[in-house]
Parts: sequence; C-alpha cells; structure tokens
Amino acid sequence: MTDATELRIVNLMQLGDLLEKLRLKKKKITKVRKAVVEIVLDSGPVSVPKILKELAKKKILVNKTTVYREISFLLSQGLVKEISISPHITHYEFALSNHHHHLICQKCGQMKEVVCKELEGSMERLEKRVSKNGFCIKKHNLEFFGLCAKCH
Amino acid sequence: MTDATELRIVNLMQLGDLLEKLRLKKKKITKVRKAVVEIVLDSGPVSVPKILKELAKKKILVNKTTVYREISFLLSQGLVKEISISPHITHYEFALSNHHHHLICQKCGQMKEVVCKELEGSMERLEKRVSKNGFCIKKHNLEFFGLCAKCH
DNA sequence: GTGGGTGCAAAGCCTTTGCATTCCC
DNA sequence: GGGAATGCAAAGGCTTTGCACCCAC
Repeated sequence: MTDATELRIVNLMQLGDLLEKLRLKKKKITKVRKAVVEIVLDSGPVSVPKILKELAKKKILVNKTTVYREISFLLSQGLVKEISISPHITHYEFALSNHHHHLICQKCGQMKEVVCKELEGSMERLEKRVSKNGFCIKKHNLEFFGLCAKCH
Repeated sequence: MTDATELRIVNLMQLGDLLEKLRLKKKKITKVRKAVVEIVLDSGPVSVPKILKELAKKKILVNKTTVYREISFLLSQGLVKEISISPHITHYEFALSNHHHHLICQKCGQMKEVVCKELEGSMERLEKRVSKNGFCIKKHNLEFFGLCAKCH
C-alpha cells in the first residue's frame, strides 16, 4: 500500500502472546482475566458495561466489580489504555497496537481505526511549534465522527 | 500572523451578543442563565461540577439540577457543545468560537486552544479518502496532552 | 498454603426525572 | 397571568471501596 492514508483495522497481538507477557511477570492467568483480555483484543474501544455484556454472551458469569478491577489491573500493566470518546462513560482499548485514530459512526456507534501518515507529519510539526511556547506535548487523541457505509 | 500554526486563546463572542441572540429567540434571561453563560464564555472547557464551583465563588446559589438543565438548554440552542476530553465526566464549551483543538496539561489540568491550518488541510484530505470507503465524516476532535510551561 | 483474584453489599459521584413553587416577560 | 425556570427529593448509571471467601500457582 503506497497511499499515505491507510484505512484498515489495525492488527492485534495474539491472545497467547499477551498471556505470556503476564505469565512472565508472575501474574495469575484466571478464567476471568483471559476472557476480559480476549474481549478487549477482539473488540474496538469497549466500556466496562460493554465487556460485561460480552461476557454474558459467552455465558461467563462475572461480577461487575471484578471487571472494573481487571481493567484497572490491565491499565497498571500498560496493556490497556483509557480513551475519552463518548460522554459519561470511559472506553478502553488494547495499548500495544500501532498508533491510530478513531472513526466513530454517530448512528450505530461502530468504531473503526484509521492510520494516516500525512497527519502524523503535520502533528509532529505542530508539536514542535507548540513546544517553543513552553508546552511539551506527550500524546494526542484524534477522533472522527460521521456515518458509516451502512448507516449513510 | 503568517505562520501556518497559530497558538492562541481563541477570541470569544461578547456576553452581550450572546444574550441578545437569546432575547431574539424570545428566551428568558434569568440571573442563573446569565451567570452560566458568562462562566462558559470565560472558562475553557468546563464540566457541570466545575460550573457549580464557579457559581459558588461568585456567591450565586444555584441547584445542580438547574445547571444541568441550563447546559442542556444551551446545547439545544447550539450555543454550547459537548466534548469528551476526560474520562467519567463531560465537558462543555462555547460552540461559536473558531474551530480549534485542545492542549491539556496532564499535571494541572489547564486547557488551552490551538488553531493549526496545516493540520486542517491534512484532515480534509484524509476525510476525502475515507469517504471513498463509504464512511462520511461530519466532524473531528483533536486533543493534545502534555505539560504546560509552568508544570514542565 | 499463600497471596492475589472474586463476589457481594454499600456508597460515592455525575446525571436525569417528577413535581411543586417561583419568577421573568 | 402564563409559561418558562427553579429547587428539592429521589432514582438511575457508572465506578469505587471494604470485607469475606475462593482459587491459581
């Protein structure tokens, strides 16, 4: 793909690789942990209530508190990151995928991921300019809102 | 300013102009409404709890329900817009300022606004490309996180 | 067996809703 | 006076905390 703008679903690390990472850190691999990690890997950005629904679908009965604690654990391990894309509720996504941005359908809520090299270049130049004003930028979030092909 | 990247506090419409807009729409101008509009104009992105604190500072005693309803009213009038910049809480900002992005200090929480023409150009090109894939983009949000001059 | 993981109940914060009262035009 | 704005109480959704129990290693 030679096009500077690349629209795709970012490849995800395998579930096994992730669990191995945890094993090396001497963390326990429980049924719940495995299931939550799997859901975060498979889904786009997910909220805790959404994870609970997915777990219910898979007939895995888990208390909500446990899921909150599991997400908090995954955050502490740097495997998951927090994103603020919708009001009133926090979403999480796998932290080790390539840098990307979000494409969110305002109708069905579906989320895709976009990678755009040209944008990253512009951002870097902006970040350098801003840093001359004393503000040191560590990261950025970019989300696009609109209508997906189905809803359009 | 000929520089393509422009870092500044975006100019805000005057309080009087805004109230005039409401008056023309036959909306009532109450003490609370005026105070809330003033706070949204003066502050960067604000949450409802933050507005309540500002009101308390000004010795204006208002029930939280009233503020939520006022924000909801201002949203319906298109004078304020919702932004998702931090987890668990919704922020609002004046909707009629120039298109801009946010610069958020991860330490003190201060927020500034940035305007960057180069970025907008890249975004437009990306939006056109994405639209060829069937996704129609309506708007975007971009936030930069880092450390402000004071906290750095 | 031990320490981390889990469930349950309760509480905390943000936000919304229903109803009675008050105030702006 | 009339309709919108407000206050108060209650409830709902998301999230956290405390404590007792359980399971992976």
